[in-house]
Order: sequence, then structure tokens, then C-alpha cells
Amino acid sequence: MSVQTVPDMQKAAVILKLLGDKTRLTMVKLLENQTCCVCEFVEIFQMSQPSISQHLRKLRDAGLIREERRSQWIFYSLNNDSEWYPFVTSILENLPSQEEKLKELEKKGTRITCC
Amino acid sequence: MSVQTVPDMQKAAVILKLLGDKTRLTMVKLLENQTCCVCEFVEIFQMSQPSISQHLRKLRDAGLIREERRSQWIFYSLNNDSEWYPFVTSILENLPSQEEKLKELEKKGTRITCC
DNA sequence: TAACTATATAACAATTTACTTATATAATCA
DNA sequence: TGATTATATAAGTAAATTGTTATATAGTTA
Repeated sequence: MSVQTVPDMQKAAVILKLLGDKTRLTMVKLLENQTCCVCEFVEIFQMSQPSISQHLRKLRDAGLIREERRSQWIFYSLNNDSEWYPFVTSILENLPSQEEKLKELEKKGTRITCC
Repeated sequence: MSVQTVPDMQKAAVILKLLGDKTRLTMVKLLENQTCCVCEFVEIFQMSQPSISQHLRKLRDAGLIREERRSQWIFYSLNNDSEWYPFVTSILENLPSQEEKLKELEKKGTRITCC
């Protein structure tokens, strides 16, 4: 059994389609180096909370991200155990950093950093 | 002006969505090292000719592939002048070769190699 | 415990997507 | 030139997608 599994085209297409949405792509790029909670995404994207939750659910269902409850917040992070993690990070590498979006939250004082 | 332009997220998402379809992803992977015509794709994917043409059109409209007429056939190839070419090939690198699909055509004698 | 905050889910509507069939165009061949 | 082959495009349809609003759930706080 090989350590490096070759992704099959069908599944690769599913992953690419998931990343083929500006909101989800930016989310995943943000999670490349950070952990974020739902309410931060809501503020960053200026979208309704259900819409954000639904995007996160799709990413979670595919195993690309994982959630972790910390008191009232649920934090999401990139799932580095996913068989798709190397594929996804190789794509993210080519995208511009989205850190300034988090910097703005910090300036406004709405960045959540609990525990 | 930098040679290496940083892709913006909106456009990157559009490209990823285009690749997020099994048929189109396989087409682009095939075109990584080959040139193929429409009728070859029709046979490989066992899909209707209009459906194949429509997929190719989307890829062409985005500038990812280009077409070239050679007598009655129209051959498609990856457009290495596209600003997205490096991005796309970096994704294709991680996907399994689809060459065996062309090998089958050669066996059946339906591979088009004109001019 | 009641009110509040963060999040998820359900139900629905508008839009987009990916096919289909029918038809048009362009090149070749008899 | 008429028939054939390769391809594109148009129109229509079913399914998928992405947002919305309403509501449920779970934790926190007064």
C-alpha cells in the first residue's frame, strides 16, 4: 500500500468544485495558517450566519476542515489528516494571503481569541 | 510590472469551478501533454457531441485551452500563454495520468492524427 | 432559571449548471 | 454539386447550488 495515494479524478473534481466558490476558497485560505470561528467568517464575508454555516458544512462533510468547540464558539481549522490535505495546500500556495481580513477584525476588536 | 502575477481570489475560484467537473478536469489533464479533437473526446467520454463542445467552450472562454482547425477537425490544446497556465499545471501535476484513455483509442484505431 | 449569544438546520426561492434534441455551419469527398 | 463528416450553437429541461428567513439547539451569564 502506497503512502502517497493518487487522487482519483472523480473525487479530485469534487474537491475542486468545493474550492470553486470565492467564499469557500477564501475560508480555506484563511484556515491555512489560522483557526477561525463562525462569527468571524460572518463578519469577514458580510454574509448571513446560515450561509456561512452551510459553506463550512460542505467543507467539513468533505473532510477538508474540522470543527472544535471551545465554550460557546466553534472553531474551524484545516484538517491535515485529510487525504486531500497535500492537494489542497498545493493549491492554496498559489493564492494571495488573506491575512489582512483578520487584521481588520483585530483592529475592530472583533477577533475571537478564547482559551 | 511583475512577471509572476498573483491570482485574485475571485478569478481563481472561477478557474477552480471550471476544473471542478470530472469531464472538464479529465479533458484538461489529457491536454496537458497532448492535443485532442472533439470527436476523440466524444468517444473517450461516451457523451453527446454537443455536450463535449459545450464543455470545451467553457474552457476556451476562460482562456485555458485554445483551438486550432486542421482540415475538418478542430484540435484543442492547453493554452500556455494563459496567465492561469502555471496555476492549472500545478494542479494537474497532482492528478493521475489519463493517457490510457488515448491508448485505447489508438488500439481501436480511432485516434485522429492528421497533418 | 430566564435571557442572551453562537451555531446548526430546515424549508424555500432564484440562479446556475449540465445535459438533451434540433439545427446551422464548414470542410471533405464522390 | 450533393452527400457526408466534424463541429458549434440554440432552446429547453431537470437537477444542483446558493442564498434567504424561520426555527432549533447548546452554552453562557445575570
